[in-house]
Order: sequence, then structure tokens, then C-alpha cells
Amino acid sequence: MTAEDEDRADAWFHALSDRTRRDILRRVLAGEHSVSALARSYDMSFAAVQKHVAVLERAGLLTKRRQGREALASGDVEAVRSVGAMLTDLEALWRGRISRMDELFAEQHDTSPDTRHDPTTHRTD
Amino acid sequence: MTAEDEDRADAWFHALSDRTRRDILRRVLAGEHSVSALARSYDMSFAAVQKHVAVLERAGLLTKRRQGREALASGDVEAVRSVGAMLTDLEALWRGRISRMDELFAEQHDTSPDTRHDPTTHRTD
DNA sequence: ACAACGTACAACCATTTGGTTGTACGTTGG
DNA sequence: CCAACGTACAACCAAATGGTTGTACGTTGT
Repeated sequence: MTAEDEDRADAWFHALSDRTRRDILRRVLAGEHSVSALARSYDMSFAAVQKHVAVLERAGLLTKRRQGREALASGDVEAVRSVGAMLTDLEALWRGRISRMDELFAEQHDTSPDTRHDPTTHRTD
Repeated sequence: MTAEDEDRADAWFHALSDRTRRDILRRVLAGEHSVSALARSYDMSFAAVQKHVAVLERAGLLTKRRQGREALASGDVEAVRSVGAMLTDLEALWRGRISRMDELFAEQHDTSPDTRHDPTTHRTD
């Protein structure tokens, strides 16, 4: 099911790649806003803002709730956390690179590898 | 200078919005790879992969180092952390919303606020 | 009742994107 | 020396993107 994960990641990062959408997400994370209330904040048509909201909704970064004639949008912090988790995974790959560099150093300079420091607690920055 | 920040964020998220680029970034975070070595991993032309590498480079997510005829690409973990920090900032906005909800709840339902639970330890998920 | 409001969506347009092929140029190994 | 390799970049193309206007339809306030 890695294919669907990549689809979700595509949608997440694409949704976040537009500054208007990031601004909308900030607002709806801070509190519910109707689509037209959001639209009033930007120098573009209502339809344009509505499309941005739809992109964020399809990506799962916000949800809409119908109340009378208004559609109230609310940010989904869990989705934001999931995006952050992807980046943490990327960092982990980098930490693995450092560990391998340590191993290489140990092999080249140390025939008794037991005396090396613990690579899992290695300072990296 | 918020404008440049938004430009950088646009470049970051756009670079990450393509699965081939995310995969390239994973590889170069784990260790240096030449552009042609990367290109061999994907079912597309060398030029296409080279363009993906260029997008990641312009976004500051990887750097290239010239060694002979090869261009060795390496992931920049600091940039990845900066992207993660942006998401943490988004989360903070959401936490502010919850605090405000707690305040409103206290005002409306409780004239002696002592008996309410502690909002700072409020379970949110 | 009905005008104004809020939403949704289709059609259209210019620009960007992600891919291709082709060409040029420095580097390297036999 | 020179053929193969690695890189860079231009030109081109189909599809996606971000914007527009227009239309339709349910909701609300007077």
C-alpha cells in the first residue's frame, strides 16, 4: 500500500506548495471559517478561493461542515502531524548515513570496534 | 522579508510534492549519489532525473559537489528540519484555537473556575 | 415573496510542470 | 588518441495548475 501513501504525500505537499493555501490552512487551524469569509481575505475571486479550499479538503488537511447556507472549514491537525512525521522519517535516513560514516571510521582506524561510542546517542548538530 | 520566506516555502513544498523527487531526496540524505547513478534508479530519461535534482537543488534540499566528471548530490538535513519547523508552527496555531475554546467554555459555564479541569493538560487526541 | 447571500461547478485561458529528444562539452580509461 | 561516460541545457509537447467569468441552486432576512 505504499502507492496510496505516495498519493497522499503528493496531495499533502502539493496542497502546501501554494502560499494562499498555506495561509488558508493557518486560518482554519486557528478556528472555523466559512468559505466566503476566507474569500474576503484574498485579492482573488470567490471561485479561486473555493478551489484552494477544495484542494486542501481533498488532501485531508481540512474538513468542511455544512451549517445553513455556509460551509465552515476547519483544519485537521492530525494530517499536519502526519506530514511532519514524513519529514522526521527523512531525517532518520540522514542519521543512518552518519552512523555508517562512524562505522567506516571505526573499520579504518580501530580493529577492536567495542570501544566505539554508541552511535544511537551520537550528537549530529 | 516574509515574502522571501514564502518563496522558500513554495520551493520546498513544491520540490517535495513529486514522488520521484521525494525518493531522490531519501537517497541523497542516506548518502552521496552521482546524478547518473540516481538516474539509473528510475524509469525515465537522464535529463528528466537531472531536472528533478535541479528542482531539489534550487529549493536548497540538496547540494551538488563536482568530482571529476561526476556531480555528487547530497541531502541537506537542515533544510528538511526547516520544513518540519513550518509544520510545527501550524500546529501551534491549532493549539491556540483549543486554548481559546477552553476560555470560552469557562466563561460560559462556570463563574467559579476553580472546579474546572486544567486546560493546559487537556487531552486533545 | 423575493432579493441578497453562500456555495458549487462548468467552461475557458495563460502559464507551469514533467516528460521527451537532441546537442554540446569536459573527463576518463584503454 | 579517441570512444565512452557524465553532465548541462535547449527545444518541444501534453497535461496539470491557478486564475477568470458565468450559471445554478439552496438559505436567509425583510
